[in-house]
Amino acid sequence: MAMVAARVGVSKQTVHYALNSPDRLSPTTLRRVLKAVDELGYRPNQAARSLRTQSPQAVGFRLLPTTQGQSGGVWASFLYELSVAAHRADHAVYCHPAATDEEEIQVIQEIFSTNTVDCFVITATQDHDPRITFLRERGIPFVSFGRPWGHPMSDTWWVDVDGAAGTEQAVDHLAERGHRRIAYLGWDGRNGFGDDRESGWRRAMRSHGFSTRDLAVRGPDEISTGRELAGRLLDRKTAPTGFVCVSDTIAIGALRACRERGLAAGHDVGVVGFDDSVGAHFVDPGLTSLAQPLELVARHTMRLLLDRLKDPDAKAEQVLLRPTLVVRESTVPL
Amino acid sequence: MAMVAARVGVSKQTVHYALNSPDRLSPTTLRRVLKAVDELGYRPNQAARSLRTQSPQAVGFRLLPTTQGQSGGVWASFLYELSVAAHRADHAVYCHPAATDEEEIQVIQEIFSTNTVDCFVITATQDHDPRITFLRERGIPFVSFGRPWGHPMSDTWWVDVDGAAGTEQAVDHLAERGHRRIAYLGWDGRNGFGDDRESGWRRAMRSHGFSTRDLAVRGPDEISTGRELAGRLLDRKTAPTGFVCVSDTIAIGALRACRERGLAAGHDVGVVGFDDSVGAHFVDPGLTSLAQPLELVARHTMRLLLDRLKDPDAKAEQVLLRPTLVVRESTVPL
DNA sequence: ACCCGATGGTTGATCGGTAAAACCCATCCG
DNA sequence: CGGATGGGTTTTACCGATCAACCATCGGGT
Repeated sequence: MAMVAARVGVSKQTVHYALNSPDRLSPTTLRRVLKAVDELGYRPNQAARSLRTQSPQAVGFRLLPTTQGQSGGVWASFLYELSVAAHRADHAVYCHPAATDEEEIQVIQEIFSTNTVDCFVITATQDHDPRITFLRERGIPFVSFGRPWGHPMSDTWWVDVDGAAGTEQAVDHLAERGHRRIAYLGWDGRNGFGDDRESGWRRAMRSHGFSTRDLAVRGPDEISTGRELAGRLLDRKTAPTGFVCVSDTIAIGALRACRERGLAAGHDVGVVGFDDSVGAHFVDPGLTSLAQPLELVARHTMRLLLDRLKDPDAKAEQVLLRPTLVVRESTVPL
Repeated sequence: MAMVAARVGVSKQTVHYALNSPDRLSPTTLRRVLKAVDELGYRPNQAARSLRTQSPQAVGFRLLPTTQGQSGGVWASFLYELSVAAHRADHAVYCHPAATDEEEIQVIQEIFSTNTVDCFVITATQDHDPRITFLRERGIPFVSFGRPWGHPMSDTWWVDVDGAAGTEQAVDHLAERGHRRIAYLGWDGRNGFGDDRESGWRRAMRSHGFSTRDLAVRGPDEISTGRELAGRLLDRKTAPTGFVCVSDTIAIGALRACRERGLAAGHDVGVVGFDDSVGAHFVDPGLTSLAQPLELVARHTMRLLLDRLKDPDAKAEQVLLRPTLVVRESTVPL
């Protein structure tokens, strides 16, 4: 910076103005400075800037071990979109690993107190998420991808995808294809996301005048769960012909159960998953699934973060987006 | 830092010593300083440190758009392992998006010149990779995950997985299961990785005394490729019974071709993929595949980076690791 | 008595930007 | 003609850690 200034014969500050508030300089000086900047290939030092402004211009993002969250590489796609949005806003994405929520809290504390990042994006939230409690207590800026179930909603910054609207779409789609007995394969345990998605199914079923009686079953998020639950339902006297599933993983299990019984997915039965993960592409027949608008989610997440950083005591904002149904052979054969 | 110093009644520098070179202080002073650090919850400011040391202690990592590289989320797992290794070495992982190699070069230049990171990890390398040319020219420190095919190998820092050794294992495994006509489904185009993997297959076939004649076929990395190539081979008079595939994607296609012909994978035919991606778990029957030792790769990558940063003109190091065969139902039925 | 090195700690400069205020000089106005 | 105005630029003072040099004390060897 000093070199550029010396070369043009102006002060350091003038160089700074040229790059950050060009309108404060006369057109001629501006041009001369920019020319020198270009010739010398000058680029401002990020560390110095962070130090002075007390803001590293970076958002923290937690990476999950692959053993978990292989549930679809959704977070991997989200991370990409987030980094695009961050880049656009001149922010860096700092990735830190954490196997458990406790560890994540640990690391968050560490990198926040050292001024390595100035805010966080929280994903894979659970009911009464301890991370959110922690961040709220400390007043650390964050935006959560996923509603903070169990916390005051209107008081927290979040972006989420409307799971209920998604499962409604799924039911509508199956109903249109002639299905009337549509089951719901969900997660067990207390879980805001699961409840949300189930409620959408229930509402849509009611509005079509279909019975939901004995058609909602639950289990852990495993392929085997989907296979067993769907299998049990299919072995009933009046078996369902449609399956709305809380995740692709469970849906893939359901597809397997169908095949084992000689039922052609798309023809005899319809199966819909959730997340449109890689598995949904790979499986045969291709799985109809609800895709989360990750690019939009990322853009809003970044926008909310910037808003929040600009005005620390602004009113919390929330964004709820609709998933879109990606139709494949599991509901509509080729 | 000044506050801690004031509280203990020592100078700033003493606090620094307490945290960074504890042996330079007397045990009593050390204890008193550390106590104050703890009580005040002091944490050093990373930006200030980066500024002074001229090293941000961060490694840059490029994120691929999800549309590409869905080839298995291998990079996502690698990123996790890399962040673990980096964290252990007190380094941050800075993620930047780039859709093309040209864009990546652009971004690398940007964040390196602004001192945002001090080195890079390059993945998904190709033959004559332009990024490597660029980085070598500029003398920017980097380690490549994947051999820099087309560049002087011994002159570049890289960590890689021995593809040839992998496909050899695959052939051995299939041979053990009684297969003698084992085909190779590869990638088309000039590609170091592909050639490497194919050479392993060829070598193993020869050592078993099996013919390779007309058994190696190639195409783009798509499920449809595997399906068509395997289909064509299966429809021959003397069809192969084993398939060693350059990727899980192609292997999944091959599995599909088998099923369409009523052949039971694991019994009638054996199929082996490469990468042990999520697809290999999800597919039915489960796909036997070659898993890359990503944790090891990440650890070595980080080690090489640190070596290189410590001594910029040290001799380049290389690490070649063996993949391990993960056996599933596509070669050994339950 | 003198010098020497080791031990334990201090001082001041510095990294490269940015914020805030001061400054200069023309123009405008009563 | 003096003072207010304001655009354009400079000055000064940081941000918070680290580096290099320096100082004080003390024990030991000659």
